[in-house]
Amino acid sequence: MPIFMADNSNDRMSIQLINHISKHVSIGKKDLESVAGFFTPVQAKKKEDLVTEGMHCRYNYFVVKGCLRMFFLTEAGTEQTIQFALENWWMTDLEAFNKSRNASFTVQAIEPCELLAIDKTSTEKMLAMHPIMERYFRMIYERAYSASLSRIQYIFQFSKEDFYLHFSNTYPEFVQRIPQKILASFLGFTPEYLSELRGKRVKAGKAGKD
Amino acid sequence: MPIFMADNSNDRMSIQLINHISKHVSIGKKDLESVAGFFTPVQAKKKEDLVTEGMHCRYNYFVVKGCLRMFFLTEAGTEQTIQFALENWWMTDLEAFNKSRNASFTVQAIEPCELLAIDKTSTEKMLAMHPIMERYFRMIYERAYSASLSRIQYIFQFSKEDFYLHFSNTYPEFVQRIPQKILASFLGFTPEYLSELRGKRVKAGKAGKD
DNA sequence: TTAGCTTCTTAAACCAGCTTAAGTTTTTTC
DNA sequence: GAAAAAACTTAAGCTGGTTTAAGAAGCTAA
Repeated sequence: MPIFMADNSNDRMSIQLINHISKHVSIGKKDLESVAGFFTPVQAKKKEDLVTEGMHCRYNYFVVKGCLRMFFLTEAGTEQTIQFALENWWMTDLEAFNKSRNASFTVQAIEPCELLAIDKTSTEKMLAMHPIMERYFRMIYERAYSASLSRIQYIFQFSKEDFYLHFSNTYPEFVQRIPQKILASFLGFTPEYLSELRGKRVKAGKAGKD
Repeated sequence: MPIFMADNSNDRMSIQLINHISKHVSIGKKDLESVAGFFTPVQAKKKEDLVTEGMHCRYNYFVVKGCLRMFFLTEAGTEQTIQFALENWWMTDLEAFNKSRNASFTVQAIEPCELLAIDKTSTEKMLAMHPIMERYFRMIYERAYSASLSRIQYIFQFSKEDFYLHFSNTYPEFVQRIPQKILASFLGFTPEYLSELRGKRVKAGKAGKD
C-alpha cells in the first residue's frame, strides 16, 4: 500500500501541479488552490505497485518526482512495459479508472516517487466545480494520445536494433537511470538481445562513458 | 482536393455530429446548432488524401460516413497504417493540426466518405464560445488514448499470426471491407505473409463464407 | 560479510516472418 | 471491352531476433 503523506507535504507538492496547470490554462489563484485540495499526496517506494493488473483502479496519479512505468503480463508470463511517466506526467489505467473496471495494466514505481492522487468521484467534483480543468485535461490527453501514436510509429519504423539506438541516443540519461531489463521490456525484446546489442556497441567503440 | 459540399448537405450530416455530442455531454439545442455551424461538409473519394505527410495539416475531420486510415511511409518506402476511423470517429494529425507543423502522417479515405471538417481557428472560436465542448473533446481524446494503448498492448502481446486471427475474429465485417494490403500494413507484416496465413486457414477449414 | 536473489553476459541452435521472384486474378481506365 | 495497373498467391531461401543454458557480477538483507 502506498503511504499517504501528512498534510504539510501537500503544499510543496501541490505547487508543482499548480505550476503545470498554469502553463496550460488561464486560471486564478483561488481556483488553483481549490483544485489542489482535491488531491492527496502519496509516497511510493521503488517497485511498489500503484495500480495492479486485475484489481480495482482507484486513483489517477500526477508525478511530482520520480518515475512510473505501466506494464502488463504477456501470456508467456513476461512483463511488457507500455510507457513511462516522469515529472509532470499523469498515469493510471484510464479505462479502468473511468469505467470502474479492473485494471488491464500495472502501474509501478521504478524509483522512489512523490505523487498526487485523485479518485474518480473527486475528479468529477473537481471538474464540475472548475470547468476550466476540462480544457487542461483535454490538452493533456491530446498530448498523451499523440505520444502514443508516435510510439506506434517508432515500433513499426525501426528494426529492434535501430529502435534501441534511437531511444538511447534520444534519452541517454534516462537509459542510464533504469534497469536494462525494463528497457528491454519497453523496446519489445529480450534482455539477452539487449545485452548483445550493448556488447556490439562497446566493441565498436561507440559507447558513452560509464 | 476534397470537394466542399453545398450547404444543404450540412443539415443531414450535422445531425450525426449533434447526436454524437449529445451522447457525451449535456448541451442545449441552440448551442448544438451553433457548434455545427463551425463545420464544413466535405466529400472524399476513395484513395483521396485529406492530410498529406510533409504538408500543412489544416483540418480535423469527423467521419459521418465511410472509413479513413492514417499511415506513414517507412524508410523502406512501404506504407505503415497506424489506425482507422469509422463513423463517429475523429481523425487528423493532431500534433501537426495543433502546432501548425507539417504532418507526420497521411490521412486517406479507404472508401468514399462524408466528413465534417474544422480548422484550428474555428476550433478555438468554437471552444471559447462553447466551453462544454472542452469536456466533449476531453472524453474523445481519453478514449482515443486508451485505444492507442490497447493497440500497443496487442502489438506486443500477440505473434503476428495470432494478431491477425484476433483482429479478424473481432472485426470480421471490417476485414471483408478493406483491401488485404492495407490490413497487412496495419497488422505490421507483408501482404505475402498475410496471404500465406489466409491460405493456411482456408486449408484447415476454418474460413468463413465468402 | 556472507548467503541468496536478481540482473547481466555470452554463445549456440533454432524459427517466425521477410525477401525475392514469378504467376494469377481483380480492378481501373480509356 | 481491351489493355494496363494494381492486388493477391505461392514457394524457396534467408536472417533478425528468440530460446535455452550456464556462468559472472551486483544488490539486499540478516
